[in-house]
Amino acid sequence: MSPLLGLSIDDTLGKLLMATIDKLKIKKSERSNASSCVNNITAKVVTHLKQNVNWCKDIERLRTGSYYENVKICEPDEFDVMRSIPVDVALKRHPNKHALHRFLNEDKTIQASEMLSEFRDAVKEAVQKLPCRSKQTCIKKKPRCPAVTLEVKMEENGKTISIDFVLGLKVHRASWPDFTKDGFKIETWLGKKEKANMKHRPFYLVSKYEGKGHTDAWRISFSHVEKEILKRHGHSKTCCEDVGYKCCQYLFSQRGRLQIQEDVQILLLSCKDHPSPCVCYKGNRQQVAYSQLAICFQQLLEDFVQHLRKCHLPNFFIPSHNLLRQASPSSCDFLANEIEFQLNNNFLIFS
DNA sequence: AATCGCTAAAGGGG
DNA sequence: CCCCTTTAGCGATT
Repeated sequence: MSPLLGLSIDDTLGKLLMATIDKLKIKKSERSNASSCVNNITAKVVTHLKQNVNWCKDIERLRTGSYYENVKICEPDEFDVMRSIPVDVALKRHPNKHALHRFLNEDKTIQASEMLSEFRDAVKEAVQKLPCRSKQTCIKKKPRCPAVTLEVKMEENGKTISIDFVLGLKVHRASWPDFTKDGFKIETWLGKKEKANMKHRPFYLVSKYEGKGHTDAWRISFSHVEKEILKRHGHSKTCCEDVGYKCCQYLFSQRGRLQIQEDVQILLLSCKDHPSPCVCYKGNRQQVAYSQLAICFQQLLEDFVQHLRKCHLPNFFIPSHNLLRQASPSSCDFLANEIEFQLNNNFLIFS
């Protein structure tokens, strides 16, 4: 596009969005500090678990969450680390020989609560064994949250970061459970081949508290697949995910009144329904990219507003599961109004 | 099970 | 726009 044509309103908006992204970037030094601290602690915790808990011998570290998806903004202060135990057919065939056999209920399901409390105790022990830093480290118990959360004050800059250890079971089977069959529609923008590839990945079961603590329950997790989609998305040069996601995240942190855990899903749903207008801003900062960036971002937010008005946002992998089921209509409307206000006022929030 | 080496991706400086 | 540094992630090796 020729510069003689001048700036349209979309170009201006695109530039504003780019500037906002730059502001939200994590500083390299902060990232370095935080990751060395987190990696140090997680490595020690995982060796302790391997050596001291018999059913944790094969435990694996799985980095999940926004930081490891490269969509964390502002500060590198939250890290999610899943500790996963591979579960294989051996458990079904020879339940008595498997290390997990004592957690089995009579109906062959696995007791979450018992495992979770052993897990929590073991992490506690590991943290107590940590050297000098231990004074700066404490375990937080958040109500109704199955993760073991560490809060660590860093020596370098005095900032506090939190590390969530989540207990998960890694299940490798021929296919994913039936209730996922209408979800995960990535064909429209990533293709069938990619979809088939990803369907071969295992899935994870993450412990959760149900009711007053003692009902055993597992929630299915596809965070590793989400991560892969976001990564591929960038490769395919059709992405708008960084700007869309970050800006949504930004709106949440500034104005959000909802507790939505899987906010990446908003992005995934929008990609599914509107794959075409997405244009990668990376490596192409020409004017044409700015206007398309703005269009793409507006589309994403309009999609989100529609979902909020209906109080209905299906889980990307499990369409029958509504992520907004616990949000009140008034809070959904509140957020929808806020977003519409920003849409109609050239994103005052970013200026 | 731990270590090494390689590559990709991102931040940042020039 | 290119080049350098750092981290993450994977696989091979021991």
